[in-house]
Amino acid sequence: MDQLLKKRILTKKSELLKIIAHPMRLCILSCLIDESCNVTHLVEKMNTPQSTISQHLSKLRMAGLIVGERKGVEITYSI
Amino acid sequence: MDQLLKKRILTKKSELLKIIAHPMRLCILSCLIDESCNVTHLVEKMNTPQSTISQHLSKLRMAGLIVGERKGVEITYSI
DNA sequence: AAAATCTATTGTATTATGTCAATAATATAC
DNA sequence: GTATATTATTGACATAATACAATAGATTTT
Repeated sequence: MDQLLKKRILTKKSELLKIIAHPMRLCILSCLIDESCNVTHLVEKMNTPQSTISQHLSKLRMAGLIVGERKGVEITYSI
Repeated sequence: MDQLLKKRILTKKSELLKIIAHPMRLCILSCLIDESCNVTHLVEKMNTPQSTISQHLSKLRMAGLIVGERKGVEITYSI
C-alpha cells in the first residue's frame, strides 16, 4: 500500500478516536449507554452550558456514534 | 461518586485515548507491534523529521504504551 | 578529548480544539 | 400568529496540540 493512502487511512481512524478522547464526550457516551436522554437532561446531569453540550453531541452524531430522534420539541439521543 | 472525582477519572482516561488518537502515533504503534526498532529506523520508515518522531515517542513512552531500551548509541523501542 | 552518530529537548510559529454567550432554528400550545 | 420550550449554530476568545529547525545530551570510536 502506498504511503499517502496509508496516511489517509490512519488519519481517518485517528479522527474517530479523537472524537472519543474527550472527558465530556466520554461522559455523554457513558450516560447514553445507560439510558437514552434528551439534551436538557444531559445539560442538567453534567452541569454544563447547553451550547457546549450541543456541540459535543454534534461531534458524536457526525461520527455516527449516537443518533438523535425528535420527539416533539425534544430530541432524544441514544447510542 | 462525586462530580469532581468522576470528572478527574474521565479526564485521565481521555488523556490516554488522546495519545493514541494521532495518525503518526498510530503508525508508530503499528510498526512497533510488528517489530521493535530504533528511532532512525522509524524516521526513515515514516519520512518525518527526527525531532517530530522523538516527540511522539516521548508521549507514547510517558503514557506507558512503549518502552525504550538503550543499545549503545541507539534506543530500541517496543510495545 | 575530539569527532561522529544517534536521540532528546527547546523555542517558536501555526493550527486545532474547547468554551460560552448570544442568536437562530424548530416544534408545540395558546 | 405569538409565546414558550428545546435544541443547533455562530462568533469571539482562550487554551492546547503539532511540526520543525536548532540545539543539547549521550555514547562510541579514534
